Amino acid sequence: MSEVRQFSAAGRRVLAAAEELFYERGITAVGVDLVAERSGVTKRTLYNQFGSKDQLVTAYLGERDRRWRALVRSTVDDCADPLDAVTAPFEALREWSRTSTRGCAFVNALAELPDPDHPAHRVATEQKRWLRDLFVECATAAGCPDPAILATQLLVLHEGALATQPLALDTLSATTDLARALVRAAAGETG
Amino acid sequence: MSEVRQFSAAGRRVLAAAEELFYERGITAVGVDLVAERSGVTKRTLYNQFGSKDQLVTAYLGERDRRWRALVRSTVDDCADPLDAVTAPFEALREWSRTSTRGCAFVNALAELPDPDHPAHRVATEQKRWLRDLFVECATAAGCPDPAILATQLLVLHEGALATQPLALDTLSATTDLARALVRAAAGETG
DNA sequence: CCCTCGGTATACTGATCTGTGAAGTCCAGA
DNA sequence: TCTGGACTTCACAGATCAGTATACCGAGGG
Repeated sequence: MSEVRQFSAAGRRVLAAAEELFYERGITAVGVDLVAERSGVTKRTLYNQFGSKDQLVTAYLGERDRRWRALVRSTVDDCADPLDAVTAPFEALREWSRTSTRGCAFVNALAELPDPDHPAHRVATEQKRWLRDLFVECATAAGCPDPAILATQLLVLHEGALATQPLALDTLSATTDLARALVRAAAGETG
Repeated sequence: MSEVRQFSAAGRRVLAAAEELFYERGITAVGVDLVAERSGVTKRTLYNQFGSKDQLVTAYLGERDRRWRALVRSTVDDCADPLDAVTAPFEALREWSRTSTRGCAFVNALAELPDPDHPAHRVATEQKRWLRDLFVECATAAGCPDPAILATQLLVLHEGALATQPLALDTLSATTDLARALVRAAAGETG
């Protein structure tokens, strides 16, 4: 679903501009005219490629989700120690935060799009479930007992660090330390 | 600052309508015409009372912050055991979530108002600092060592539970359990 | 009695929003 | 050389946005 390849060169420029503008300024506050102008494309082309603003928003979130999952997956896969792999998403978050300093694009999107039938809700929920399932998978591989509860707690820590990011309270290090301690404690109970 | 008393009866009706509409539907998506109509007041009266939409938004956030702090403060004060007091804000969150199911109004507001000079940023940052300071205060009273780090971790847990709330992943119980375990472990190290 | 004050009612300005219509340009491939 | 498709250009519709202007109304107080 929603491969990048389905878009033309102009369509990809539109998507790139939409990613930056929607994330930095908010979805409702950014009009299609601005996205078209910023990507050097006419509004007609934008509508020919995406059909509507809602579909462009959905494509923006889908593309961002794809990039983020690729980063997390590769960070996890690079870990030799299965214990490190469990908290690898927090390392990925540190890297991700170098360019994204306005919190979670999906949480932000849900704040602006209250209609629960909007496709953005499905994308957002699926992303968080994916991360929780990844935590379960890694915790199981590391031999942690009760991986489901641990995974939920790690997810909350991850989302908390992400949500407090725009407030400049410097929470990521303390959060990562806590996540590591939790995993070590859980694995230590049995191993 | 921003006392409720400074508003007339019509002004308070406007503020009540604004609270509900801005939180449920988003700030940018809700126009002043709708707020005026919903509160049974003319747009002229709304502008006489609040001056501009930005100031109405600021009043909305300030009022919501006031109500939330009162709930948290009273929940903390009701605790006989100082150890329970540290995690009392999580009990308050459970109560708060009975009526607020769309996440943190301040995080949501920041998502829509990217201008860092907007007063909403000050209100949001002050609120989170206030909670962190409350955690520090309670953790110190409970005899926890290193209350600053513990407070940051509890803040992240709190914000994570709040941020994942609209995703219906049922995270609050596991988060509260973890917070209690953290506090007990910290206090147990010295006590 | 009259005057002020908070509110109502209604109409308006000028800007901006999403989305469409119609005609013209450019270029690759048959 | 012709054709088809992607793109541009420009104009426009219809709605909605924040905010203002003008006139009116009723109650309370001097």
